[in-house]
Amino acid sequence: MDKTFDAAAAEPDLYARWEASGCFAAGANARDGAETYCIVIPPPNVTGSLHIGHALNNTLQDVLIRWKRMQGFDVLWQPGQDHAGIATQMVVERALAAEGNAGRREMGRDAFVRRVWQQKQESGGTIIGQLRRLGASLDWSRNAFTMSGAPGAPEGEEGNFHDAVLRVFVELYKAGLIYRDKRLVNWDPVFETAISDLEVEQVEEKGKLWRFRYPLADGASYEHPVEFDEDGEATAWETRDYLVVATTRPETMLGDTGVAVHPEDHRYAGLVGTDAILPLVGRRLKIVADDYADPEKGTGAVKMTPAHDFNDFEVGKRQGLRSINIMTPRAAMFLQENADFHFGCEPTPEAMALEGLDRYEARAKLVEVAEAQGWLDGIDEETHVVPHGDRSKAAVEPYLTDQWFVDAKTLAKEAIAAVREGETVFHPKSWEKTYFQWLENIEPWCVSRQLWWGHQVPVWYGPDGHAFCEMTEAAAAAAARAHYGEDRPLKRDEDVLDTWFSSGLWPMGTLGWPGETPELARYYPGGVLVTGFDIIFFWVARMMMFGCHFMKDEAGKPVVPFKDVYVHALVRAEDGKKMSKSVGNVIDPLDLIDEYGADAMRFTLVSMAAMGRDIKLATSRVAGYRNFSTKLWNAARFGELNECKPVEGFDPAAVSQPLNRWIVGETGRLRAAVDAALEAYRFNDAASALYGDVWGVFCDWYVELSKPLLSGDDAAARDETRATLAWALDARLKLLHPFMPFVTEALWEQPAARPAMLAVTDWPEIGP
RNA sequence: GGGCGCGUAGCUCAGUGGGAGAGCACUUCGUUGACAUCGAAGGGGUCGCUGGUUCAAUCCCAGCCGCGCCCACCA
Repeated sequence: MDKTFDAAAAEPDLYARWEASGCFAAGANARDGAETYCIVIPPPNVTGSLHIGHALNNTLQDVLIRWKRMQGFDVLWQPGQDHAGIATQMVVERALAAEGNAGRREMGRDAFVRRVWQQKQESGGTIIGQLRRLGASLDWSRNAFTMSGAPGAPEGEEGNFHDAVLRVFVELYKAGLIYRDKRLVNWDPVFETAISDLEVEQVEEKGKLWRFRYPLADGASYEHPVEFDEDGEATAWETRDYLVVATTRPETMLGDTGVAVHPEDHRYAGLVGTDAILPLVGRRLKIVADDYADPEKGTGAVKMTPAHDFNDFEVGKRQGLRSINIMTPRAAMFLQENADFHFGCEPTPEAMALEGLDRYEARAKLVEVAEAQGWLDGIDEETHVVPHGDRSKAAVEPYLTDQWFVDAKTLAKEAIAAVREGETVFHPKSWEKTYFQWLENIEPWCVSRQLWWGHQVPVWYGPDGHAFCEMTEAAAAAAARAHYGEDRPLKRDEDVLDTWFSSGLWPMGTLGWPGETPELARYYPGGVLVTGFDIIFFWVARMMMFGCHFMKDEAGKPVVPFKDVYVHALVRAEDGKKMSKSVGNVIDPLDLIDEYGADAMRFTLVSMAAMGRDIKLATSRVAGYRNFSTKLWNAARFGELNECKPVEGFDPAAVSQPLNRWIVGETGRLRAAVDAALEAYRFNDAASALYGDVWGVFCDWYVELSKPLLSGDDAAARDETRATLAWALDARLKLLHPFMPFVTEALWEQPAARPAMLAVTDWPEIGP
């Protein structure tokens, strides 16, 4: 044996042999009548590459899967990738631009989608190769994709996922749980699509609060308090023929249709029911009393732009204010051809000059005009939080459009109950609170996206706009014929669905649903879902909602998609910052693997996977655990040099030397400690038990104290010690294998030819 | 505003109602017999602060200080 393990050279070869031997196939090493144990991988984006978070997530899953596999369970670790609608579309659009090719609009929808499929087929294998490098023992023969079977999918991309998505959409539509509605949504003006609330990030920004004077209509005026005594009572007033409103977004003023004041705000009480006039536009703005207006904020009078503000939209509905959209999908001013904008008023040339300007240019221009014309009352500096699209990083625009919504409130009920009743348990349990809090306050889920890469909404419209939601165009045509009494031309809805709509079906869809497959019957529900907390809402909650709604037992009771949810920490840079390319503090797991070996990196991540919120990764630890694997290697080398070979029929209970009896007991204790830790998802406890035993017990004491016996004159003691050492080492290779699969597998082959690879041998049964 | 987490050695982090720990870094010594990717020995911490419960608190409780995250708020 060499003095060290050459991880870089050995690991890929070991992985190839595992795969070739069928070690990772569903049910490999399962005992007769074994219970099933299934984990579905959180599907990485198909164009993505392995980052350190994936490395942690998949290492933990692999530890559990290899452990259960060795224990003789019927194990399935289901692999696959997510089509990642908006992210992938973005990647391809950037690639097109970088290559100097025509953009997606010039290409047209069909050609663009073909191009994305091509990208998927070219780069989709990248992450699979990287997961192999990590040692992840997924059953690759079952690799799934969230867009499989979609129309236009090239050869080799067949599958059931598109059917699953259509089935869910159509059934929910017919049950009234999916509906179309015109309401304000978060609009991403870069991708020109609606996004869900979850895809919006609040970003604190320095900004300004502008105060504008809106003249009162019909020559009206009122007395505004300007001086106050110690009790806050007004002592002086001034006569004003205007109302001051404050705004952080001047550009929206062209869409104003009212001004709200609080019903008990005596300053403005006399104005309620009268009108103000919108500068530049001349539109009459109803002054309404509404609880939403906060007398303490701004000037207490708040301009109402129902088409461009979520709160204003609600007030507008209550108070009967019109909603006037003044922006294009790219958030430029839309005025000239906008009949709503012109309705009942005559905008000035200054207003019309804003036509086509970007929202921020329009803002600057408006403030300029306000100042020049004397209706700018003042400016305050302020920081406020501004919602941004999580992909485009652009400020999202509340935008009034027709979109498809899922009645999440109804679906949430069973998903909440399942966790309340313990059908699914979170580890650590504290995450259940987060889960409940979100689901109990859930808003309708906007699932339509104005993108091209994704599952197209299965709805066709008749000439009068009547919607027919069916699995196929033919079925929609038949439904239309029944509705109209004759054939009518139908037009399909252009929208695609939110990526999370399909990934929410992952546990069912990967097992063949809506088909009634043997795998679905066998492996659903899964044993545990291993995930980071950042996608509890995006993904876990959606899988719970869909799983509970569509999977029922004979009694009609919801069957949850997984029994346990293990929520692990997020990996951060050593300084605690989020790893990001722009900051340049990204640690590439593949670099760590190249330098220290996959085993060392895996062991590091596992040893730090305590149930906290985040892990600050120190690379020095990786080196430390690489040394640990070398230590193990050399203990085996010691065994080889001393002719310690496994003895057929060796009975650990029968050894007589005190030293050997002692290590047998320690081995049992170690096995129990590892099992107990993994049962409780205390990965770091398992890792430290193994580390402490192998280094501090087996090497420091047992190996040292075995030397006199191995070189002594007592042949019986020598032989027993040789056999015991070989046995004790084998037990440690097995116990370490889920954590450090490569070096343990390599050592497993060393002393003797073995009938089976370590990955599919049995877990030690020795007790303490 | 609502919720959650963290604060232990120089750094990155475990941990427990009774003895304060690991890796890395540091100091000294040790290289023909498993291992220098090593071994032996060692220095270094009032376990954020204050109060309470307890025979006993780093751990449990309350408050405070500091840091961070999630959700809600574009007047």
